[in-house]
Amino acid sequence: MNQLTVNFGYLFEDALISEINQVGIHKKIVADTTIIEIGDYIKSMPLLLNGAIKVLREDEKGDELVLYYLEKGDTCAMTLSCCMGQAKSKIRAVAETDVTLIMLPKEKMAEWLGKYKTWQAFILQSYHNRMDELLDAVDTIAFLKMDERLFKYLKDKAMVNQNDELITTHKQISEDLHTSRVVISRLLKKLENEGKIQLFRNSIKVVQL
DNA sequence: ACATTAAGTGATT
DNA sequence: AATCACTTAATGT
Repeated sequence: MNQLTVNFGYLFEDALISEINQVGIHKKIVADTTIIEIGDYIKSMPLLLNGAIKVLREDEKGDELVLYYLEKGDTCAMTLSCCMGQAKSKIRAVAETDVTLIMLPKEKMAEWLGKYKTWQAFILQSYHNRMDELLDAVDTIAFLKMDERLFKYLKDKAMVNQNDELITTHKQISEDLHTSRVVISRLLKKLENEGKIQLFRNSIKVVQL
């Protein structure tokens, strides 16, 4: 039983599954690889079979900000709009963990919209989900204080990694959240005192999931 | 032993 | 919440 059927079989009809198998290219990507860079032209869309992808926004100065994570069964809404509009990517996608995915040529994704209603539903649903996540990210940035943002970030990261031991540094976190390392160190200390996490060198254990 | 990197802390804005 | 300046601790060569 292949992974496509496992992750998408309940969504797509058999004919669509077999078409995906014919034209899709399986790819394995190791953790920390940049999959899509800002400014890239997108010529195929990915279906995530396994692992997690971190989607980032970046400003002119090169400062980053994490928008959301994609998990198995997801697809990237940015590629959807790019494939349609021939536009460049406005986000960067980095493999958070080792990832397996299927790349589908963009011509097919448009063709299938008319051909398979399950595909249409999937695309629309994906858009809806991404929109929700984006609004959630906006809320988080606009309305939550740094300490709440941080804890949410840690929980999200633990979730997508399926591991409550996060291998990361205060510096990396500060870059993801677009703040300074000192602030993160202090807030992490506070979270530790509250019993929500445990701090180690180069790793953090999330206690309260 | 020395250099580098990660993390902790007080003070200031 | 950001920045500076400094310390301490862990790790690499």
